[in-house]
Amino acid sequence: VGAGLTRADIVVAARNLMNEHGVEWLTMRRLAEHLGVKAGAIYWHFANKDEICVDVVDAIEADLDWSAATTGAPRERLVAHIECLRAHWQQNPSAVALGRRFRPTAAGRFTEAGQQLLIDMGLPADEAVEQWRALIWMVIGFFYVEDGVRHSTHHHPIEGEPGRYHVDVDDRRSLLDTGSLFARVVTLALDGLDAAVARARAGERP
Amino acid sequence: VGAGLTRADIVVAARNLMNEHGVEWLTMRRLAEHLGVKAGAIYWHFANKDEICVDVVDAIEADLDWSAATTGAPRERLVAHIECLRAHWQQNPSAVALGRRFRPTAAGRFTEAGQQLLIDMGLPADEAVEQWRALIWMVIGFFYVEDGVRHSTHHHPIEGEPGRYHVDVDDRRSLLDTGSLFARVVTLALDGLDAAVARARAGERP
DNA sequence: ACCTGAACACCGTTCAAGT
DNA sequence: ACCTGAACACCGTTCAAGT
Repeated sequence: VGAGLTRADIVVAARNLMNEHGVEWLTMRRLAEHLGVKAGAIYWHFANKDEICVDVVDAIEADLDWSAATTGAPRERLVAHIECLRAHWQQNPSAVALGRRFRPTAAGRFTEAGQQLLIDMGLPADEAVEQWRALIWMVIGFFYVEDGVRHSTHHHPIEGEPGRYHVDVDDRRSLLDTGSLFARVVTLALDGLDAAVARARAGERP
Repeated sequence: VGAGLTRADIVVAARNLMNEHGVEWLTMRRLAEHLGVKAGAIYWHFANKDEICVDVVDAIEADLDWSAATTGAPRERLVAHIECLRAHWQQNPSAVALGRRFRPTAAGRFTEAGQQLLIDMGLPADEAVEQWRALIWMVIGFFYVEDGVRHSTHHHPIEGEPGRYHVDVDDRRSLLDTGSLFARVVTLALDGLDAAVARARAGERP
């Protein structure tokens, strides 16, 4: 009876289920059950599970919108640019674990816009490419650590306060606020970029 | 018959096999086979696989040595401190993937020494704790991204040149050198820290 | 063309039974 | 006390067979 299932159906279901229950939760059989079909049926549309994950990563990436980051000084626009990425990954939690395997670093027009912002800040074009790479590795790396914390036995989420954790380590308990920590990381990086801009303006080659 | 196998034997074997073949390669049956035993036997010594991984992480962490980072100006010592961590994780590749699940952030005496270096640079003690956290999240995050790159289909390692990759993305090929990229990230972060120190000296509260 | 049913080779884990 | 053998409930994947 046929044609009830499309590639798009499978990708949409996989994306939603992963965002809701986590990447590890989703198996071929669960995905199939959700689609009202047997696991083998999916293999007529996709060669394997990885191929589905690649399409999910593509779909999530296509939804990334950074149009908010178009006003203010270059440094403020860059901060807004980065915060768009953070907001996007918070809305698509599975993108972190998925991207780690299938697209470890950002690319495409988001990267081009980011590099342009670094040029606007005063970096020469070739250095802007390198500094962007360093910046985005920091930011994406932060997301990976945050994702690890989410599954850690040492970190206990505080109910009602997303992004805040009690941390138990070496018999001491401390508090972790990933939101303010992220702001601190961005400040460190951008202050470092300001220094690089100052060096570039002074005509040095670091 | 009996007492041929100890917890230490299992942990040593697991650590070596993971460093050699990767974390995902190691299964209970392969571990057992390497120990000349059946998979069920391991469960007399450990409750489950995770418990072995925790011990492996502990064992690797115990080998971390940062005694090289004791000379020079505070900033140079901090750079050396961080590079000890990178060298250590390059010698124990499985620690990256393992630590991500079982110890996402650094702790213990390595952290205390790092915080002291920030105080030596001129930060007040409470801010040193926070800035250290930001710094270590950047550094560990970098390792996670690097580990993802190692398994990515877009990144092709250049033979004979560890840490260097050809990157294929959007029909363009570029070059990636994780060593120099790491140096750039550290420079960005430490320049940012210098700015924080300058603000602290000026008596501001950021 | 599209899907089912049943299998295959793997997992981690359990546990009676052996010694 | 320590280990084996055999099973259990799961994986991803394949593929003849159905319609």
